[in-house]
Amino acid sequence: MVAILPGMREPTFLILTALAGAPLHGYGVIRQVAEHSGGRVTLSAGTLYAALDRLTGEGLVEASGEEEVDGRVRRYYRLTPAGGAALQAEAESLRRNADLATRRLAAWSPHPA
Amino acid sequence: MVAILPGMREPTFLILTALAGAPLHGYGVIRQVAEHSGGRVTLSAGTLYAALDRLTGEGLVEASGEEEVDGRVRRYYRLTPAGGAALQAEAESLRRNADLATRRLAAWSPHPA
DNA sequence: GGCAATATAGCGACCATCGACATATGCCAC
DNA sequence: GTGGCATATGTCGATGGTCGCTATATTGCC
Repeated sequence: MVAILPGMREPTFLILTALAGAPLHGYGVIRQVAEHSGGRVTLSAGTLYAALDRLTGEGLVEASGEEEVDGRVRRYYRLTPAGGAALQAEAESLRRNADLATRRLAAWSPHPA
Repeated sequence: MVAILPGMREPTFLILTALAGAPLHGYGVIRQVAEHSGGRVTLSAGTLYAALDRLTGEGLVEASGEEEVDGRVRRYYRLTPAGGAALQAEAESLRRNADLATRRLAAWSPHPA
């Protein structure tokens, strides 16, 4: 299997992370991401719905039924097995990169001259 | 100080990481990044030199002298204090994101099809 | 009556990255 | 002795994910 998303961007990563745990509808994802990041990342609607379409097309996310609440339609999405695998692979890649940077920074002196 | 680069992309992150430790010239950065990532990431020249210009303009990287080796000019770059701080902040962000995803994936069952 | 929150979606613009190209030197094989 | 590869720097056009703005509709609060 090819790594479909090398260099996944942060918003995409956080969307997949939000869907790992329980299916959510679009607006729920936005709130979840904001909560997870402590308000640091606020997904715009454009980013979110475009990403959900793209990820659905890539098979990392799939529709999980609709629901009508107070006259508003909710479209639910959930991670596919491929989506879970992609998220895990990306998480490991991030951790490796973070550890590498931290290790090198530890031995780094700001302007040695 | 403001976090200049929220949502830094992977190539940019790896360039800064390569420069944390010792000043390098462009081509040296390309080799270092390839080595660090085990060949997973091979920076194209376009990405590298554009990024160095951009990062220099943002004050995260600075020129560190030139050298002529075998008739070929080497332009060295090094991390600025601001660059080190930005890299560290980004590394911590990556680790938080990776940990969050891993935690949620642990409690996730790939839907029983 | 207006404004915020909920909920979905399209559209134009931005910009980091990529791939291809350009240029030049040193070295090794054929 | 020429063709190819590694070294070394850079430009340029295309791609594509994200952002900001806009549109639409309902509920609830002041």
